[in-house]
Formats: sequence, structure tokens, C-alpha cells
Amino acid sequence: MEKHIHNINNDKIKDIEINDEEIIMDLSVLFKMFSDPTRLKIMQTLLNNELNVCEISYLLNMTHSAISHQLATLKLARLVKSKKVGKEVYYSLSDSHVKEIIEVGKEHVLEE
Amino acid sequence: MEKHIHNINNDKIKDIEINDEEIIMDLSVLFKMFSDPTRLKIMQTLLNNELNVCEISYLLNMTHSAISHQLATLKLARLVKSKKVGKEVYYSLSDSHVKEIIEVGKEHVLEE
DNA sequence: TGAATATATGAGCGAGTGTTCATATATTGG
DNA sequence: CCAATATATGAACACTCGCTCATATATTCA
Repeated sequence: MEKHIHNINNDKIKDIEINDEEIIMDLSVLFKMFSDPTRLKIMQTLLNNELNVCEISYLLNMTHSAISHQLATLKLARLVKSKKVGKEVYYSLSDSHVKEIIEVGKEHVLEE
Repeated sequence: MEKHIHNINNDKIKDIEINDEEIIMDLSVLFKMFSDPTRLKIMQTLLNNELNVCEISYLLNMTHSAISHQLATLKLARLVKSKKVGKEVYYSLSDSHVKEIIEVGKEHVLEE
């Protein structure tokens, strides 16, 4: 930390609140899930569908392994859930906010 | 790519659409901005305030340099704008969606 | 049962990122 | 003008992350 922290107008900033560190960390983990193109695409395929690894791999033209790894990450973050049917595992979104978050992001991105 | 892509039910997946690669990339860049705790905190301090580097550093208890670097990143992503006043540079949010995005994220994080 | 299929997962590599440190630039006040 | 202050920025380093590859596990079917 630098020594010269000067001229801070305390009246101006004394009421500015930062969220708890824990909420900030949770938020950063959440948004990190949306910050990777592959995960974004996976979530998009799952928006209105229940798909297995094979189908997602085919749609995104990526290896099963890469998709499986990312699905595990998304599952850990509780953004997708899975259901085993025979030897296949069907994934779906576990949270209604996923769609909302992507939509709000798109509003920003598509603007002007 | 693996060789054995089999048993794909085309009727099921033929209508599933992925956004254009460009939109996906823009979205991932956008959400990446929200995936770092420091940047999240900075944006939070700016939610209803116009602050200079010194004030933000003080509020977050971080070096001027670290804050300045992150502000440059946020500015490049067009999420903050700056205004020079004398030797100080005041930053503010340049996009109304910032608040929305954080809010939607918080809804998810605070849920159960 | 054994081969084929579907998925999971650990190791490792290469690329990207956030911070620190040193330094540069700019502005103000004495 | 010079010292102090405010900010910016390049380099370097440690750390993280996404993919590939190899391999393991599970399930079905012939």
C-alpha cells in the first residue's frame, strides 16, 4: 500500500458501501461462468433443451472431453443439473437466472 | 475431433441455434469484466458516485496502480468513462446495464 | 461375456490475467 | 521553476484456465 493517501474527502465517500467480500466472491465466480465462449454456447444450447454430452459436442463441433469438462464446471457452479438415462447423461439448466443474465448481457452488447 | 459421433437425433437438435460467434465473443468479454473481484468492487463504488483513483484506492484498500490498471481495462470495455478535473481523473459508469447485470447476478447468488 | 458406446477425469501444456514495481507524464502550489 | 501530488503504463512474475491426450468407469447389446 502506498504511503501518500491524501486529500480524501471523507464526507463524500463515507457512505459508499461495498458488498460483503463473500457476495463479491460469489458474484465473480458466477460471472466467470459466463466469461468463457464455450460455456456460453453450452448454456445457450440448453436454454430450451435437455441435451447429452454427445449432442452438445456435435452442435458446438468440439470434443466430448472439452464439453464434459465444462459441464462439470457448470454443474459445480450449480448452473446446470444432470439426469442419467442409460449410458447417457442429460444436462439442463438448473437456474432460471441463466437466461436472464445472458439477456441482460445481450442488451448491452447489441446496443449501438 | 473424435471420430465416433453417433446416434445423433437430428430432428431433436436441428433447430437449436447458437448466437453468432461475434455476439458470443462480445458477451464473454463483457462478463469477464464482472468476473474479477476488484473490478466488481470498483463498479460497485461507482454505482451512484463519481470517484477518482485515489478515492477508489482508499475505499478498496488497494494500490493506486492496481486500481488504475483495472480502470483502464473497464474503460476499454466501455463500462466506465472518465473526466479530468485538474490533476485528478473522475470515473463514472458509462452504461446503465452495469447496475442491472450486478443486480441479476445478486439475485442468483443470494437465492437460498 | 466382451466389444462398442457414452461420459468422466487427471495430468500437462500454452495462453491469458492481476498484481507489484519502477518509471513516466501531467498538474498544482509555493 | 521545483517539489508534491495524481494518474498512467510497461515489464515481470505468479497464478489461473481451457484444451488435449490418455485413461478409467459405466452401460448396453450382440
